[in-house]
Amino acid sequence: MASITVENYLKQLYLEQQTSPGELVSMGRLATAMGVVPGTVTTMVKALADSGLVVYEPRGGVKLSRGGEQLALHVLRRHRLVESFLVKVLGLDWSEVHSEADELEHAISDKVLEKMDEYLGRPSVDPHGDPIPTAKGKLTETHLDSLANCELGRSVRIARVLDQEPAFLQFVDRCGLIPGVTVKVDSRDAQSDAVSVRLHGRPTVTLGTVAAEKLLVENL
Amino acid sequence: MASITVENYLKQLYLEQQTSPGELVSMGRLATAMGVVPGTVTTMVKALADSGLVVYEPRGGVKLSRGGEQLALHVLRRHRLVESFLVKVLGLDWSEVHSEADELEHAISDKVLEKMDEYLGRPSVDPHGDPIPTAKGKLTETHLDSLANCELGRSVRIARVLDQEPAFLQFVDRCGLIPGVTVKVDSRDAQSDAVSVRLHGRPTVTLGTVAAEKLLVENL
DNA sequence: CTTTCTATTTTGATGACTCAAAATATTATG
DNA sequence: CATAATATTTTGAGTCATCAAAATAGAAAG
Repeated sequence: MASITVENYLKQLYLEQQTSPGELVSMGRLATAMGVVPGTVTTMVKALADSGLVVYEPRGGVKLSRGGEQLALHVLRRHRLVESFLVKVLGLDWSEVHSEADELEHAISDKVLEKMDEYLGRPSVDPHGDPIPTAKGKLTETHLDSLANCELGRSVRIARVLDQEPAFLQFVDRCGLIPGVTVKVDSRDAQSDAVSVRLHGRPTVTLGTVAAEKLLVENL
Repeated sequence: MASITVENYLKQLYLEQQTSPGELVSMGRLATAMGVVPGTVTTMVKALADSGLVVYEPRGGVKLSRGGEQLALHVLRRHRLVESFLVKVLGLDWSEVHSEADELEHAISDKVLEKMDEYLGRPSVDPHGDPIPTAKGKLTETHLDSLANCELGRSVRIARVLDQEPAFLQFVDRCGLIPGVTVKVDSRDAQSDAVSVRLHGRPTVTLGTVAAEKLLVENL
């Protein structure tokens, strides 16, 4: 059985791989993401490579093996189903469930997970719009535009929020840019780095590009 | 923050103290309960004593300090509320929730626990009839007779099952001696070590004394 | 009382995971 | 290309929880 630490490394490595597909993940990046010093990551990654969970290129970087990816997806499934459960069933605020799920994802058995999945009606995305891997470890990441690059003036629906920081999610909540809501990008200005977003029955919101990039949308 | 291991030692020590109130718990007993060798317990108990969580008498035994007891009760509250939640909300079998709760009890935050408690309607006992400590760490253990010593012929209600082994719980389930059910002890025989229990609309069950002692009852 | 038995404690070691800081490789820069 | 800057790896050490096995204390039995 993979330890909690191993599960966390694999999950994080999976997430890092997502943000730059194809490339190996550098030790430094993984160290920052895991909140440990680089030397620790080198040691750990070598151990993971010995267990066949990752492929390690010294001085090059690391990526998940097929087995490691399956394990990572299983952890991610637990994480995202737990988040959904906490929001939908227990009524926790979506801005606080991420850290809760970080703990629970290592303690939930397959049996309990299956019951939760059933109870929730087998959702395909979690409260942030992140897709939930299937029990068999299949995850379909669909490409989505963001508020920073979608077509101007077109009606789009907020589909996913890429930043799980409570402060950011609370901000998103306050201005109503939550998943499911339909909006239109009024204008963008490269110089002022600003994106102006119009919502139904709510004040128009102006975001910086960095924030706009974190809000993914679907065309309607 | 107490580690998972520390939480487990404190919880187990609490349970051992319950079964022989007043006495110190021996190292050997705690070792057996924890599934480790005695030397490990000595080391661990000394560390717990240094943190002020237990009072340790070398060669005498160990007991919880007030602080250790509060922590133990908090763990026990999590354990028992989780068990209740798994049975009542997720529909798991009561015979399998004990081991699930052993994992989850270390991963549940106060916030989630409070939501679960609310969702369940603030139960006072778990599915096995074990009392649930309050959020403030108060636990009222009421004295109950068992099927091995309650009054003959009197109607009593099964209130608590002291053995959490899946096999025993499944047996209890099969013959219908689950908490809430009203029964009568027909007869006892010291020589054959047998207790005969009559149920409404079910075959009469004959138990050995050891099993009968595990089934606590309330007078009606 | 001595001896014997049993429980407990001590000692030395191990496996995971981590850090600090020195050593080394790689990349970029003048 | 030599040097400076940066990333990575190595080394040595520490913590936590554990075990095996030797040493010791206490209780029971003769």
